[in-house]
Amino acid sequence: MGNDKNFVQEITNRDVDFSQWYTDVVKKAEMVDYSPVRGCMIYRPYGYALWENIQGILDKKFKEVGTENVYMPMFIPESLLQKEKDHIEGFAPEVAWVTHGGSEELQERLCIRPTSETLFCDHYARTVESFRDLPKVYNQWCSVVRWEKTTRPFLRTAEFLWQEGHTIHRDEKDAREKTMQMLEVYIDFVENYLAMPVIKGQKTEKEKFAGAINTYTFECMMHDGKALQSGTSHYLGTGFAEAFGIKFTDSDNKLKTPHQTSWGVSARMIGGIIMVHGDDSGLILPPMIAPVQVNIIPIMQHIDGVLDKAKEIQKEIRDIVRVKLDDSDNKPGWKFSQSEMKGIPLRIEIGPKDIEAGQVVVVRRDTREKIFVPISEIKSELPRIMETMQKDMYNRALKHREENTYSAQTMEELENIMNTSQGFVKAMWCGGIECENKIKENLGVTSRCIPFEQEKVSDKCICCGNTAKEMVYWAKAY
RNA sequence: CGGGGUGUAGCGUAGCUUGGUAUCGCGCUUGGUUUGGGACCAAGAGGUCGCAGGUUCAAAUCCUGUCACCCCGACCA
Repeated sequence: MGNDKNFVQEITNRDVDFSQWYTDVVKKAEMVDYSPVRGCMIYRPYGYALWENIQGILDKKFKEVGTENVYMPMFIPESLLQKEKDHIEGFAPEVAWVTHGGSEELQERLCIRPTSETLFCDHYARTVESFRDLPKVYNQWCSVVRWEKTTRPFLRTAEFLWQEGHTIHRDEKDAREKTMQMLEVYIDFVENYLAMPVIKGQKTEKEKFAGAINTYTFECMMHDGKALQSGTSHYLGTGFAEAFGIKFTDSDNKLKTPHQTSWGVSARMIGGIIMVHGDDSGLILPPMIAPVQVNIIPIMQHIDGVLDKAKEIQKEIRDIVRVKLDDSDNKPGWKFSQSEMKGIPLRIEIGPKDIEAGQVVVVRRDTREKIFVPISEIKSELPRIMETMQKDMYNRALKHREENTYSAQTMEELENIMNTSQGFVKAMWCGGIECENKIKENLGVTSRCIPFEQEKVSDKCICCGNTAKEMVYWAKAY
């Protein structure tokens, strides 16, 4: 950008202070406001619209694979939360408690759900009797509360919006298949709709979900090289079922314990979209997910016919794209900047000169490329341009990740990489938690995942030098 | 929760050392001129100086406490 006037001065330069840039963008793009409650945020219409789009698309995909939506209470009695040992140990430090109803102290205090495994299990214990009752593939859209120490809009808030899927199956095979199926549903969504390339793999023992046998994850690289865990899918085995006494009679008339899964993504993904795609002029939203895909900006709208023509175009294309017409009395330059701050994928400029030429000017948000489109061809051109932009955004993010992914064979190498540039580092690991802890303590990087696509960087564990079991992605994370 | 920083109009700020009429810019309102990358002129509105105590004739300013937010760690989706 630099020497032209396309630079918006109101936000911090992205490469100077990434965190401040992020904070500036979420506020200036009118996505969020801070709230009177510590650690909680207000979703303004533009931010919430993005969440609604995410919800709408994912919900459809969930239902395509047989998911049914339910709604559980937001309170969990303490005794219920206590039932699964690993689970409560994982969440106890960050749950919020309700101790009073009116002025009377409750007999048993209630926690505000940090996640709802326990409620689903309690329900399953009462509704599952026969193999004919299985599987149950339930999901709920809700918010959960985790009393985080420090918070940032979308990335970490005390209350956050998410969906949590909870399923229960006849056997391990069925449950494991569901675990992987949902992981793939997520990845399809993130890559094809959010234009964010992912590394998919398995979490280490240390990083897995409290109470799970296996946790599968997909990790995305943000523009500053840090990782964002964007969603997880867990195979829970029979641990919860045993703790909650869930049993069913199988076709062989034997009493058996069912296998479970859970999976979730949160509004944190919105933070990912911002940090993967945004630039110094603000947000850049992938067309597939953008609340407004096309912003029509009339030029010299006071001149007879300009506004009419703009409205006519709006009317013509509103069946194929989400379109807005900015007929406010701001100057065009102001509208351009505003449109860019909000990351609207395409803007259409239409003024007297265009009307005379029978065309409009279409400008891509990501490249600022100007495309002159005959009015008669708008309907066919807009989807084509958006499709190209969507692909370009994905490829740009992929290129960025590849350019910032390194391999290391020794701790010195790893240290050098982390000192000079942030990014993902591929390194071999023995599988021991001691090495994992040591790397985290010494370098501040955590194991992001054991990727499904393995590479042999060397034979030995980067930390202890013993025979390596697998290759792991290491990075600083949000 | 540890370390650092900041709180003055919607936003950004001056004033604080050395106590005494609340500063400027943007934005907002009205009218006019403008309109292809954040226009201009004129008039106007807007403040319990984060909050609570204390010192003082007098506190944005000094003292104590507290809260919120931001950054860096630790924890997490």
